[in-house]
Amino acid sequence: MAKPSKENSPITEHLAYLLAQANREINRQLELRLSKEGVPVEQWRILKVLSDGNGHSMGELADAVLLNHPTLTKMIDRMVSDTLVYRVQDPNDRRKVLMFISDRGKVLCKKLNSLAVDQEEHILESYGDKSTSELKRLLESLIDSSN
Amino acid sequence: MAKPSKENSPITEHLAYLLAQANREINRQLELRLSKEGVPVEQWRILKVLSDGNGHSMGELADAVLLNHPTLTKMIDRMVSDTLVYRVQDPNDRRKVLMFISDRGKVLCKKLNSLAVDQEEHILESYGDKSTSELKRLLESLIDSSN
DNA sequence: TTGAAAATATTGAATATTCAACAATTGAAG
DNA sequence: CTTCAATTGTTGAATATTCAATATTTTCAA
Repeated sequence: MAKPSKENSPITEHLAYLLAQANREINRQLELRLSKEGVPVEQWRILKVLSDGNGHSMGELADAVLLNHPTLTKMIDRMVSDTLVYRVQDPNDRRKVLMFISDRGKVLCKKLNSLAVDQEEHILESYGDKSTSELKRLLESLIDSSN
Repeated sequence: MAKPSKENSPITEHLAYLLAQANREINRQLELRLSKEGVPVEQWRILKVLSDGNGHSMGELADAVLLNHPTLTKMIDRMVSDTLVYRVQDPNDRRKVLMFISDRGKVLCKKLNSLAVDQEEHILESYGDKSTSELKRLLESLIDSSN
C-alpha cells in the first residue's frame, strides 16, 4: 500500500500556485478597471507611492512597486514623456535620482485610486469583509516571515 | 477635519498589492530551488500537470499553468527540443494537440517535486502549519468567488 | 449537405523584460 | 589625500511575452 506523498500532490494544492492564481485573477480585474484610463497597474503603483509628494529614489521606488531596476527606468522614461512624473538629481547624493509626481500625475492618480477602490469594494461584496481582512493579515505575515 | 478615505490608503494595504508581493517572494524562492535543475517554474508546472500520464490539450494546459496560448506554445517548443514532452494530434478532434510527458520528463519532474517539497516544508517551518493551511483555504475561496 | 461561425493552435511582428556591462559618484581603508 | 570597492542608475543586446492575423478543423443552422 503506497503511502500518500506530498510529491504527488496536484499543483493546485501548492501555496506557490494558489498565490500565482489569485494574484493573476485579482490583477486581471484591476487591469481591466485601470484600462479605462489607459494606465498599466505598475504605473498606478508608481503614482501612488509618489503621491506623498516626497522625492523617492529609483531604487526605493523599484522595491516599492515590485519592479526591477531596468524595467522601472524604462517605465519612468515613458511616464516622464507623458509628464506624469519628473526626475531631479539628489543634491545630497549625486548618484541618486529623486522622482516626483507632477500635477498632471496627481490628477490622474486620483482617478485611478477611485477605480481601484471600486475593485476593492467589489471584492468585499463577493468575498466578504471578514475573509478579506483575514487574508490581508495572513499575507502580511507571510511576507514578514519570508525576510 | 478630513475624514479618512480609502483613496489615500497606502498601496501596501491593497489586497492586489499584498498578493503581488507575496507571490513575488514565494515565486522567487521556488525559482531559486528549481534553478538547481535549470528549469523555470512554468516548466515544472507543465511537467506536473502532464505527469498524470494523460494527454492534455494546449488550451487545457494553458489554463492549468497560468500561461496564455502563444507563450505556452513557445515554451512547449523548447521542452520538445529537450525531449521532456511530446505532441500527439488528438484523434477525436484534429484541431487539438495532446501533450504527453516523456520518460525523461518524468525523471526530471520527480527531482523538481522534491525541490518544491523542500520549499513548502521551509514555509511550514517559518510560517507555521496553521497559518499555511488557513491561507490556502482563503486563497482557494477568493479564487472561487472571482469566477 | 453546405456554408458560415466557433474553437483550437501556431506564427510573426511589435512590445516588454531581463541580463550583463557600463558610467558616475560616494565611502572607506591605507 | 588617494585609491579601490561599493552603490546607484542607465543602456544595449538578448530573451521572452503579447497582440493580431492565420490555418485548420469542427459545429451547427439553414
